[in-house]
Amino acid sequence: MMTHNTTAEDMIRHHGGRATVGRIGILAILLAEQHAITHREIEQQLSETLPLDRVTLYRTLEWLVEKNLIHKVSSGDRVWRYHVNREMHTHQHAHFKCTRCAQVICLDDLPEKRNWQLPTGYRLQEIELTFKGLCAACC
Amino acid sequence: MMTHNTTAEDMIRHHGGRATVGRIGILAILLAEQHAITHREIEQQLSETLPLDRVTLYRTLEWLVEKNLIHKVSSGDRVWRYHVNREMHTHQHAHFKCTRCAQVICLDDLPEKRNWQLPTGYRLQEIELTFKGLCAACC
DNA sequence: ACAATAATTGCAACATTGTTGCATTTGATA
DNA sequence: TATCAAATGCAACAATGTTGCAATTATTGT
Repeated sequence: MMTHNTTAEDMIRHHGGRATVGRIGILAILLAEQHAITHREIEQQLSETLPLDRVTLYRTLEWLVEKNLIHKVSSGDRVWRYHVNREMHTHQHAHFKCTRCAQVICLDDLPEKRNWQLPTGYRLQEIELTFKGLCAACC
Repeated sequence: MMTHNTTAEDMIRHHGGRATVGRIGILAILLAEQHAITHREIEQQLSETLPLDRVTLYRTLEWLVEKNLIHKVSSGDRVWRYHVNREMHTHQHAHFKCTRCAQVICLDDLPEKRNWQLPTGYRLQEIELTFKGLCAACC
């Protein structure tokens, strides 16, 4: 956790933001996490050590996304999940969501854009691909 | 619209449900629609001709999805969109969402399931694929 | 170390989307 | 046409997210 805190602080300073307790704590939680987690889950983890206003959490997550330090995943249940941008996440990738435990993990690749034919006049910007099923623990 | 109303009524009766004014009206709206539309958009169309309680609309849409007469699309903005199940929609398919006007359309295919390697122990049930970009009107 | 200042935070209030319980109304059927 | 389960409307609630504004805090220059 110590390591994550210092890593988090470094990441934040490198992007010209103030290294506040909240930002560091939130980013550290995401750094420690394997999976994409929800606002709610982050809030629960924070409440144990560093109670923070709901609104501040929303705004901080927004800021971290803007600065490209984390990314948002939309997994079909109207709830955003957040995950640190490690190297593999700088390019687009797919996600897997377990239909039993709702856990989300990041996968490696996306299909080639050029293999997909859109109606004429349409311009493709981004692909969002989510696999759903059972994870190893829930199978 | 006459045609859509009778079609809607037929579809509902074939599935052993009561052909109520609300169900017929809602399904007729969806039959007339090219794109997947939101609860809100349906509500607005209804308000002009057939004011219906918000809750009834939610429950009717749920019922139509259960009966497989329509399907739900989740397009990353926490809002469900609904679209009639025409033949091509009985199997899974992808969607396109315009990032400017938020309109959603249905595309034809999905990538082959077997081309995708999940971590061991994971079981794939469903693929959700959304393309984002600009539609012809917004380009 | 300290004051100044701009960025960040907390609070209260609101907005949107969706759900639940229960009494009332309505469509299908005998 | 009477009956009765199914469908609806209403009120209240829940979850997630947003906005305005005053108070606090991190950084910077001295």
